[in-house]
Amino acid sequence: MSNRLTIKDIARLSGVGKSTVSRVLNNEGHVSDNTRERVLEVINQHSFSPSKSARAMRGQSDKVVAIIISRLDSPSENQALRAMLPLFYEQGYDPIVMESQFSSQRVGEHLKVLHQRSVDGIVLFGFTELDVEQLMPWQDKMVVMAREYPGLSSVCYDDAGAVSLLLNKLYEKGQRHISYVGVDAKDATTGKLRSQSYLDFCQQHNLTPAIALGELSYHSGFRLASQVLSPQTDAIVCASDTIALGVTKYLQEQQASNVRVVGIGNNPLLKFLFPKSFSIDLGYEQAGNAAARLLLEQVLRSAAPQQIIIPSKLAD
Amino acid sequence: MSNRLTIKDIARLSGVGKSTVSRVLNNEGHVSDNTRERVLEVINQHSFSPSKSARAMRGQSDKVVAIIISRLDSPSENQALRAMLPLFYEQGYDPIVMESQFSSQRVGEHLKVLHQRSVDGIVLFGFTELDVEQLMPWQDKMVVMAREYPGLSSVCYDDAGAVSLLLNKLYEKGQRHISYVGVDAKDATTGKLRSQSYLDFCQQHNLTPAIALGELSYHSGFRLASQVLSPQTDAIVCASDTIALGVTKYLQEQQASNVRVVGIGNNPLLKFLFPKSFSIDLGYEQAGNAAARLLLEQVLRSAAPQQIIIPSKLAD
DNA sequence: TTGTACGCGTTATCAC
DNA sequence: GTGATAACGCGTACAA
Repeated sequence: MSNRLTIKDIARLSGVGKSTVSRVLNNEGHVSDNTRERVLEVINQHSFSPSKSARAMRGQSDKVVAIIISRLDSPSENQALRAMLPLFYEQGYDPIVMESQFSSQRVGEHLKVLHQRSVDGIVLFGFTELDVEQLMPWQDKMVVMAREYPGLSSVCYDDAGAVSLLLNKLYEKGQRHISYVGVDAKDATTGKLRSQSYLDFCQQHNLTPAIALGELSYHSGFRLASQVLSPQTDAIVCASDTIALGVTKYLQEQQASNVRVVGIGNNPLLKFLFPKSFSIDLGYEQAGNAAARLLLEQVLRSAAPQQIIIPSKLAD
Repeated sequence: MSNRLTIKDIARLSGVGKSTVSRVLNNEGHVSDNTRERVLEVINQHSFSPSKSARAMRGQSDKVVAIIISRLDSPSENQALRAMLPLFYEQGYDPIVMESQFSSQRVGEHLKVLHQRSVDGIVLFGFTELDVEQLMPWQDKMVVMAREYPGLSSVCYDDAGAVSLLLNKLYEKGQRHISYVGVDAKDATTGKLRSQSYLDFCQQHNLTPAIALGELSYHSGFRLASQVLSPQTDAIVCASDTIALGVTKYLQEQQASNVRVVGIGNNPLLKFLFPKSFSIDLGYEQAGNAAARLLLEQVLRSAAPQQIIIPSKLAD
């Protein structure tokens, strides 16, 4: 079982010293092509690979990063996560994935474990109840997604911009009675930012707002739709595509087929089921990409913390 | 930056030898309550935690497992993955997550990396094109999901059982013209097994089969629905809830509201949008649970490989 | 160009 | 009950 060869074995088998093998492994110069070849031969023959733990202990990094996601089954976070993985692989970093399930305490537990493993960096998906204090020790090796905290790197979405993009589009099309179904303001981004943007727009354009706030689920959308639907309503903006699905179902039952529903998230299912709807791409993929890049910059080149905002755009 | 304390520092700070600190850390006996307390004090005060790399090198395992998932955004795999994570955390194992994207070659690359890191075990989500040969070196520290290979541990779903469960239920309700929309037979489980089960049932009950096979997407379901819909059709069984969504949309457009659509996967959205439909719970969560347990058994107690089949059940 | 000796942080084996 | 000391596999000054 534990018959893993060591650098010493390779040295013996190829008739050189350990250090020469080490040099070959790390592609250092100062080793004759002759011996280099011989050593590589033996290495490949036994498919030897140096122990990461030993390397890590010798002062090098372990080449491990962690990604603390809120919920793996959230389509938005999922997309962002999928986008960062390849970048980490590419740089030889192995990603440990952990779920916080929106529990600040669980984040704390995870951080403790990760400290013990001395991971090189962390991408953390932020959420409302998150206690920022416990993040400070990681300051220079952490990137936070979807929330902005002073002193910490972050990659955020343009929540306000997304909503105004939707509203402008509807306004262009001549809609003047636009309602909004969103998320409670205790959620800072999906909740407060987006609904505030709606209210601002209404004020600017002299529209009468009709707003209802609840949870981030289609059930909530379905339930709240009735509250914002009046005979004149010609469009409903939803804080997310999930909510939009619920709203659309309600409209369908009410035979209100002339109301246009739009959402945020670019969920292809919404477009498929209800072709008249449209949606905003918040840039999850781009965000994942940016986060990975940012973290690697910080870890590899000890770059300074940076805050990035991903621009929203109308989905095709 | 690299101001991590070591066991030596703790020893010095609490006026004892390194060995004693080690004993305290590992909850060994043979240490007076007095000193134990003193050492713990210092440990907590500096929130010290021993280096995993050093421990790993000292012969212990690194306490890392890997999970190679096909696609993170597959709801089924996602659910299974979410179910295993807590079990690994609980046992002190940190999970590295990798995506294969149904590429056997990518699996190979991942395995190479994981070998280098000498991970303790691997959960691998199987797929059609997967080359089994490359898995053999991992034989005793691997669990394969959704596919069965000789000599390897596996956790599988009861594909055939799921379909016959659906069909029986429909048959009970008096339906006699039941069509099937599924996945191409080149996919062994979701494709072949499920459609074969449908054909078997039809033969046993003297029903005329109407079957169409394509891809695992709602677009495919939408496209194929027309091929299996006749005036007498009173139900359509779908190989997955995703397909069912596509089929239902087609029926809706055709005003064929008297056809009952059923699927597999227990996707809550299907039930929400189309309350008359029902679905099968393949037991993703239970499967993830079983896989994690199985792997831990093998790794911790070097248990023998085992093949598990998760029973399907009608969703609520 | 190559080999030797030492140290990284931890645990195991001894002595005391 | 406790403390030295030797390993574990690797990188790296330094010597040859």
